[in-house]
Amino acid sequence: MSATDRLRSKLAEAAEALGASGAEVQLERPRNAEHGDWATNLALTLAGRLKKPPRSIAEELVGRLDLTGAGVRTAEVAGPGFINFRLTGAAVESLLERILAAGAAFGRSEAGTDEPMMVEWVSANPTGPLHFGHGRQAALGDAICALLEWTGWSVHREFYYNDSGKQMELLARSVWARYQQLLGDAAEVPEGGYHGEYVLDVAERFREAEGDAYRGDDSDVVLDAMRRFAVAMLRAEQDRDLTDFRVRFDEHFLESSLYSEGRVDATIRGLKETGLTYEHEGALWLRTTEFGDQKDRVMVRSNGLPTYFLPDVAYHLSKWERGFRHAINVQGSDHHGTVPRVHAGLRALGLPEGYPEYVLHQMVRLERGGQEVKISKRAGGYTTLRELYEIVGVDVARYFFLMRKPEAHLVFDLDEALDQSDKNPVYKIQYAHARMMSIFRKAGAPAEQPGDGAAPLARLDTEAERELIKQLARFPEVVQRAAADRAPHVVCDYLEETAGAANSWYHAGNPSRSPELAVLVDDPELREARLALARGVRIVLRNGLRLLGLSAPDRMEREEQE
RNA sequence: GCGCCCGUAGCUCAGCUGGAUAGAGCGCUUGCCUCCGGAGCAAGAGGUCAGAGGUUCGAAUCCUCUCGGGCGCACCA
Repeated sequence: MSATDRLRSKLAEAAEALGASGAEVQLERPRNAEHGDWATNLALTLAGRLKKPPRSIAEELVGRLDLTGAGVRTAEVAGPGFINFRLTGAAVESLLERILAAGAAFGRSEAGTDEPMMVEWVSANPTGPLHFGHGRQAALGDAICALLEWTGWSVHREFYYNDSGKQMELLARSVWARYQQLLGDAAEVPEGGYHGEYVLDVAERFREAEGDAYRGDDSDVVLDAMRRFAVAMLRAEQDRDLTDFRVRFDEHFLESSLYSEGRVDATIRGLKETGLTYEHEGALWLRTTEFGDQKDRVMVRSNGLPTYFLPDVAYHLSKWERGFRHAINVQGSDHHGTVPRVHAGLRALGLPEGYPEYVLHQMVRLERGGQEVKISKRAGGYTTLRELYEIVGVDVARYFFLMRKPEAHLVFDLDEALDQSDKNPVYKIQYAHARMMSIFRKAGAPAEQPGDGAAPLARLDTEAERELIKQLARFPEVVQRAAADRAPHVVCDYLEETAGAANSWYHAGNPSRSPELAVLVDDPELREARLALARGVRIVLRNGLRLLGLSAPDRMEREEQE
């Protein structure tokens, strides 16, 4: 039982003594440090029930509280009836001890049950290189997976892609046109086709592999060969781009397999059996309005071909059938219209409401000097993900994509991203980590020392040090909240705050200012205690950076800018 | 027209299940340090939380409406 749980149950006991049994006790961390370390609004919530002014209830509660063993030094009534608690010195020290003992595992929680969780994201079609907007999704999905793993889920990472259909047809015809052009023949990239430079690359490589034999031949066999060649090549490129962006998948799921394995037909049969389908003007419809959709949807067109709705349902059903009782889809909000349809199709088949869960994110706008950027070499109409991270670096790109909540629009500011000072939040955090490492180097002390908890932590008695310890101790709950909300930006905000607190703690001990506040003071005991705190800082920053998929460098090497 | 998301400081954005004086970074102002017009440290100014009602002890947060922005509304994927 943690100290806060003890405090909570003691408050519940006190409330019961006042005649309010079964009261729910909320403990929160006040934003304002003057309000102590923990606070409860219990008296305010009981005011209606007990028909007494909140402040007098608060006084009575405090009078009846037995604080022994709760790690609390003072309990005082404040404001309209809050009760504020302050931790004892020993309680603060034990927070740091716990961080040092947990080390690289600090922030992970045992709460999870190791249940399987399917996360699907990126899912770009293999019709060209990933563009920078995919970066947001790539980073977001990956960070959500990491958060889930840190909180005890067993995560399966999946990438779904469409390898058949009209877009593939257009891709094949685009390659075909470029191939004919290479051979000196006039040919046009079809309307709605792909114009990027990469299509020419595909055509050239195809020609290298297959020679000139297909000149003027646009038979299905040739187009099919070009399609397969292009898909293989472009998929390989996407894989490279993602791998270099530190994003990996356990499985790539092909839409075509849904047909070849009969899953689409099985889904049609299953839906028909529900009695929720009907024929209208030669097409087969599903009553998705039964489940809250705005209108019914066509499953099979009058020409006998399924709409995309059907494989979508079949695909998500396959997740359930593969044993995933929990599934998250990360998608751009431009596709949010499909959500009620898929949900409706799956509910018709008996799956629970809200399966799968969706994380929808808004679009990204790339800016430089306040203007939208449209640099593009390889893809024609857009900046590729690789172009972006080759300019700003993978760490910066990932962090910038993660630092805003998914449902908000994201302005990716290249000027800020290219700044290598502390103004750039990524460098600010990494610098703070590197500073701690440089202290260890200077002290000739190891960065990790298992017996650290035995350091005389009571010597850490300045207000700044106490606050820093409490800030570090929050990390696990930050991870849990970020995981529960599927919101990696919460971790970004926390790391930036923590780095700021660590930086000012460090700078306060600058020799030109207050040398007695430096980590490496002469007093050996104090020095030992401060080194332990520096290790705690380092643990939290490193764990947080790794969680987000960023490096935690031992030293920063600032690139000289001309 | 209907649906979803968003509207918080000059800019980019936080604000957990409604809680105490609405926060951060950038930019700006003022000091300090310094080998410079670069970088660092400290402090400060800056808000009708888009607007109007409502719910309640208490609303940026919940409900309704209005205004503004984005996206989606096919027998296209």
